Amino acid sequence: MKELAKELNVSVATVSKAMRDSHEISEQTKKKVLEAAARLNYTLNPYASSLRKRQSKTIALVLPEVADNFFSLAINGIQSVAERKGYHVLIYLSHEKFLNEVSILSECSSGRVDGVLISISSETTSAEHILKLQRENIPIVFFDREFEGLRIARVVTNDFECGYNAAIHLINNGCTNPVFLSISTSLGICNKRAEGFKAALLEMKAGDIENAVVVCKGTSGDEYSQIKKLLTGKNRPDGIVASVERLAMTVYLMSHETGISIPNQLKVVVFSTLETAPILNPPLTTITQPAFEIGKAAAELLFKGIEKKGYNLADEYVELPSVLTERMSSRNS
Amino acid sequence: MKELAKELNVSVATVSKAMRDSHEISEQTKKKVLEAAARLNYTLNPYASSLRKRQSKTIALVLPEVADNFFSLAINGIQSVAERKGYHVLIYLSHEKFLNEVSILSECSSGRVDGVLISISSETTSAEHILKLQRENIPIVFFDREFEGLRIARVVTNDFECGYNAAIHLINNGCTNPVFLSISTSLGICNKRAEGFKAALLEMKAGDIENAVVVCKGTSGDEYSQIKKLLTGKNRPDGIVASVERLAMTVYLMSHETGISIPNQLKVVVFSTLETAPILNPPLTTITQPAFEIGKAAAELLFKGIEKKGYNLADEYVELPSVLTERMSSRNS
DNA sequence: ATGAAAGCGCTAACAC
DNA sequence: GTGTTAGCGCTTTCAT
Repeated sequence: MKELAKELNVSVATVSKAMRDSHEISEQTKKKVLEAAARLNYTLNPYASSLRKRQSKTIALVLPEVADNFFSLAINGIQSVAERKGYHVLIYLSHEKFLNEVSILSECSSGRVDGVLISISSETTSAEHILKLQRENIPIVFFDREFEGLRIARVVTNDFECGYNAAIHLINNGCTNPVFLSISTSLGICNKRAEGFKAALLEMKAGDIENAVVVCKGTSGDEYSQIKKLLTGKNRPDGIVASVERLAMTVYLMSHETGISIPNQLKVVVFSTLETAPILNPPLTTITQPAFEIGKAAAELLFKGIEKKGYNLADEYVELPSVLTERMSSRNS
Repeated sequence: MKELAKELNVSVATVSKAMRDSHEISEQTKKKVLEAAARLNYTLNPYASSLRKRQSKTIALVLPEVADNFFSLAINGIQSVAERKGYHVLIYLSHEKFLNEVSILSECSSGRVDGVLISISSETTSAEHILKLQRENIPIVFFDREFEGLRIARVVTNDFECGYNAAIHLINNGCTNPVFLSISTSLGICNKRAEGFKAALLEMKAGDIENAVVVCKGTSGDEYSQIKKLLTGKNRPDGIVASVERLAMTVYLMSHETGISIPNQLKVVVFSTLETAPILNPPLTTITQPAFEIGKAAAELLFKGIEKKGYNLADEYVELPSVLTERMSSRNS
């Protein structure tokens, strides 16, 4: 910058202002500076600016995993608004581990990012690491997977209702023993879906409420054996609502392997944005979350919190509806 | 930091060194400093460090899109090594647009990142933006989609061979008019796959080499109509090798819609890491790239370039093999 | 083993 | 409309 200033016989302050299109600089000088900068291949050093301005123009995106269509689509939504706002996105993966999440969030302090978008891991049962960040006045928005009971902004879908609808749908299609497949007992999103599911059973006087929710924990290998046990054991369910994409994939693989026929012996519904749902064998009934929109809304909320100082994000709550798309996997034969 | 120094009656220099576990500081003082830092919730300001040390501990990851299983898995591989090395990952999406790619790479200069991992967009036909970055001595590694003819490190798969094998596979399964579905005429990866494909046709004296490669450009809507035209027109192919996941999805959707029977009327092979391939209707034959490993290898190469100064990345070349997994979609009935 | 001081590249307050 | 200057929070010689 010094060089540039010398080259043009102006001060560094002038260059600085011109580079950022300040209105205190004449159009003429601006043009001169910008041209010279382009010629010399000069751009502002972002970290020097960050240090001085005390803002990083960067947000953190914390995901449990990325090999799930929902999160891929959400990244698109988030990225699109970040880009428009001139912000950069740091991506972090917790791999569903609480300890990873803790260390990721600790990296977010000290001004590394101006805000955090997070979908919590299935293991997370304590929120101290999140609250710590909030105490540093870093805006935080939960999307999809929130930590319940906190005064933190969140963008979610109508989980209870969808769980309810899924159960009703299965019952109406002849299931007498439907089961909800969860991945966590602490994840609000799973619990709400499960609650809705159970509420429907109760209302319809159907199924076995005591055993209606099955939690698959651990690695995907564990998941497989747990599901296999469930589907081949006695009192095996004739309907499944899978809380996440991965579980439905496992159910399908197993049905192909064991010869359990979908939908004849087992009907399946899944919470997922899977694009291949209509071309699966059989086509899979999904409850599709508006993933892109959830990401977008969460990012927009976050930027409101970042840009409008004094704006209190804490109680913001956005709920975007998911839709159940009926396909062969849950149809009454 | 000043506060911390005052609190402990040491100098800021001592604190700085202690925080980074320098050997010129006694164990005793280190412990004292670290404890006080933990107590006061103090962490180093990353941007001040970056400014001073002239390194950001951050890399950029530039992807054409994220809604493709290959890239999702690659992110995992990249993230895993970045994390281990204590680096942060900025994620950028070009959405297959050349101009986006140009502006993304321009953001990467001025020390924002210490290195760049990129898979180029299907539109990219000029490499000036990439070379500009290289001239700034920023280490760059291509993964999967390289720009051909540049002296830049790259990690790819055996594309020619796989294109060749795919064609042989279709011919052996009875196809007389197989076609390769490409997304770009400039993408090296597509061209190599197409070249391999054509080489096989030539060798086997099969098909119509002149019309063996069909390029689907533009938005996904355009793609749909182009493919529909191809598959319902005259001289329609009896075999398809799709160069990317998305195209195979489109072919499947269309076959379900138009009643074209796979594999009876049309056999399909796709370059993809799709997890749902075995449970599609019919199960889809894939050429599966080692996506995680490609990401990992690319990141490891990049860090070699970043950490070993004077190390010349330019001519590094890693090729990891893909495997063809035969499933129903290409089987001879 | 510890400290003093210069300065990384930039911005903001203030002077002109 | 432009210039001067102090300093953001840290690291790094170089003294001691």
